[in-house]
Amino acid sequence: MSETPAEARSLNFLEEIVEADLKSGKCESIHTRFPPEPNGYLHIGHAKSICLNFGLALKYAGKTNLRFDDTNPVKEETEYVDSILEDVRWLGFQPAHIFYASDYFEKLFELAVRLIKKGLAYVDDSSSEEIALQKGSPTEAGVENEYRSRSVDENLRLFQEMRDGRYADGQKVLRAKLDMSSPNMHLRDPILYRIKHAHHHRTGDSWCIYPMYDFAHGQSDSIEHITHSICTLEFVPHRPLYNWLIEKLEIFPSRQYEFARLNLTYTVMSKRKLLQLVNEQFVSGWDDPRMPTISGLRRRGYTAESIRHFTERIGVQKRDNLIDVSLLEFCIRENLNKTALRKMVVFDPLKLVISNYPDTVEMLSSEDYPEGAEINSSRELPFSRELYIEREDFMEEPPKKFFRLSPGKRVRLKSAYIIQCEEAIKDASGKITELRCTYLPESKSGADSSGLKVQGTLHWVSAPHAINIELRLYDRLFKVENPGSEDGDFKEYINPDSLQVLTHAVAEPSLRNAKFNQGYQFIRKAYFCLDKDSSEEKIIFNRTVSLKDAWAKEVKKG
RNA sequence: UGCCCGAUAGUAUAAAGGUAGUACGACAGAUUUUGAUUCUGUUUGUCGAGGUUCGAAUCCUCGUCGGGCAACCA
Repeated sequence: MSETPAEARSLNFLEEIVEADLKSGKCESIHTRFPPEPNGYLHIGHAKSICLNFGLALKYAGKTNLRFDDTNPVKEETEYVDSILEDVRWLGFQPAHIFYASDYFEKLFELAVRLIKKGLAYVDDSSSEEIALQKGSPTEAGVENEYRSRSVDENLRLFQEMRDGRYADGQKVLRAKLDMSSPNMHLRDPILYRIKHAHHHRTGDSWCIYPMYDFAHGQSDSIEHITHSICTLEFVPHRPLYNWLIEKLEIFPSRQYEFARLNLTYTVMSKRKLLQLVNEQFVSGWDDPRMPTISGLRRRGYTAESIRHFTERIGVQKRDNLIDVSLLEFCIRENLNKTALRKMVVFDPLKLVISNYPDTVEMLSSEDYPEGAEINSSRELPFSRELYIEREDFMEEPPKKFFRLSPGKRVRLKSAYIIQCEEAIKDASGKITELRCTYLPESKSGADSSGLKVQGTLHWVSAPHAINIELRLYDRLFKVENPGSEDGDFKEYINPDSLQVLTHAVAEPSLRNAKFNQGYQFIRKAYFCLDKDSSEEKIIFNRTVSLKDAWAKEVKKG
């Protein structure tokens, strides 16, 4: 595919920065990084960051590291590290290196010592409450305390003692000596190190002091020679500190750039909230198919390609945004339309008997992909006298434009024959239990000499050959577009009908051999994928996304 | 109300002082053995007021609105 000049000029602001830096010689090649804290599962917002960081490096022949920002031992777990590794790879990216901030604890300690020696950091004995108080407020300057004037030697000794475990949690911290009256709160002598006698998932008990984000992130970037450190907007106020530390430490000058995080309608996108949904069991886990996590989307049937494509389409900017989830749905439909195997599944079966069809079984061929698809294959389907069709595909008194079955009307059974409805059998309560139809032998699919045109085509399953499957139909997790911005607890806005389980669906027999990592389209209904809960005895499918439904819209209009 | 970031159709995103374009959505139609897909068409936009300029979405000023910042979290 060749790009037109117009497209080539349409770069996002990060690409513009990179091109300018490459052109000016500010850097020879670019080096980015994706730096998650392993305190939760990755979500689609992280996918945006991943695609951005890896995408930039791919486009400009650079490198991208995966770095775990594991500086807070009480929140981080190996389970999360493993899931992040899996999700990044699944998305299709190969990190140049995999690092951990904890790899740098010793170096970071040395850097802190360097800062103390320059008289730019001091050990503070104040409690966290006192420090908060002394910090002032956005409109009031902070005040300097007595510890701020400690000598370099005393600071050096005290910091070493902190490391040696001589103090309890909270007793002392190391702070940068900056400006207690700065209008930027982050510059009011930020804490660099705190004492935590906690077990770290990688370094175990060898450390009892841990660097804060501001004294780990930029320094790790610098150690890895990251040229473009791309993060989200909430870190903008940290940038002056990021640069100050690099300057004073005289280390590799990584530069930070910020973009707006992704927000999606009808979901929440913060690890804190997602963790609540998991812990309070509003969902079955991090990989519940309703979750916006990468593992949830994967289980739901989203492909990595569709997610990558989605992140390209939403673009990247510095303004806050709320992306319509219909764009994500468009991306997966677009992808699955090309790759999903077509199958026939009846969600809500209604028996249909073809009275003039012999008591035999006929094998009929049906295409696996739609006409015009790159792949072209077909499968054999058993057809017999007794079938199931969708209950909603029959109406005794049809409204206008109802192209399906009703008494006396004709429809085609997909890949089979044209049938005509003769009679609806009801039980004592008036519920329809069975349809009696006749078929036109000369209307066989592919060899139709009947000359008849019908308006509707229905999917069906041969009753004696049908297999029972469970269908899990997912809907949006929240009832409102932006649950995070509503008043009160976001959990009040959870959609109580976000999961509907159909246990009596029937499917064509080929679905007994359904595979994981294969998309299926249950024709006229929706895209599905096999769920991990599936077994030989119980075959379970997750609805990825429904097909667009013009008839449903028509009905809604009334 | 101190500092910082931002504002282009319903939602996103282009236009680098020179025709406001694209995608999704919505709506209408054509094709269709999936009411899917595909195709065609329609719809709606530069936050406001000044200024600079032959010319402003773009530059300047003042507003307005939205978001972020006062964790020993990242």
